[in-house]
Amino acid sequence: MVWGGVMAAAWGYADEGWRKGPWTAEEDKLLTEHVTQHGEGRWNSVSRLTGLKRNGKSCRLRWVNYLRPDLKRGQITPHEETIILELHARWGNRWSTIARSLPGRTDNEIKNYWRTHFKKKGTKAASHSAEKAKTRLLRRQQFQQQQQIQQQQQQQQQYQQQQQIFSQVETKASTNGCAEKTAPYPYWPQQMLNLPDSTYLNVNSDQGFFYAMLNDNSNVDGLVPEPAANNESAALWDGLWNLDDVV
DNA sequence: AATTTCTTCAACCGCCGTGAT
DNA sequence: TATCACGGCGGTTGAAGAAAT
Repeated sequence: MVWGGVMAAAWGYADEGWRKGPWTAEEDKLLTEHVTQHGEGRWNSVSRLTGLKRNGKSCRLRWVNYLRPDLKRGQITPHEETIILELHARWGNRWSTIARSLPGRTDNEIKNYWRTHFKKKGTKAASHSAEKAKTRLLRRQQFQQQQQIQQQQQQQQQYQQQQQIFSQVETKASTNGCAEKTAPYPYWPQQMLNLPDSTYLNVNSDQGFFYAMLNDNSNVDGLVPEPAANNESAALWDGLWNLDDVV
């Protein structure tokens, strides 16, 4: 490879002959073609198959942080910043976890952003922002708990009412000799019963609420079975999101 | 205009968890 | 069970450009 020789002269090779330093357009092209053909993974075989003088780790990092087609370029938006603050308050320096809630952003990007905009300053402002985020998080958790309790109470009532109706129907049915097939969890709202399990479970997964919120193609209402469905609750919810003057 | 300082971010390093043998 | 290879993660570094002096 011609470029390899040129680059060797320019950058030199580190241990085991692996090239280090900034990637060239040629290297990017080779790696992109490789991933397009073979998919992600098996990074250690990339050098053998493409002739790249990069180790597996370097290839993976370059792809994940720079070449992936779904990466979002440009500055972190205020909305994204809010989410970073919220999630950092919750997860700490678990950048990859935080990144899963920000589609198109990498853990490296978020880590850098945090360091340059918050941690590095080490000022009152930085800790103040973090504190505010924590407070918002706690308030939302309380709000969710209240909603859950209310929901459970309502469901309990519905269930009791249904039981009364069922018992009446069954009494009649048994007298007529026919049996009705019922839902496995009669106290579940119909919305939930209609959702696939994977969708519903996703609410609590790493790539859950915030991912859905930011992903225009996803159905947030479907993923988050509360506030959005109710105008009054939605207003409260929005209020919590915009609650910047706390602490 | 030249130099210094600051900011940003791509890339590297070392550690750890996991799966295969 | 022990060992090894690999992938992923978080911390850190250093080059390059911007801003300040």
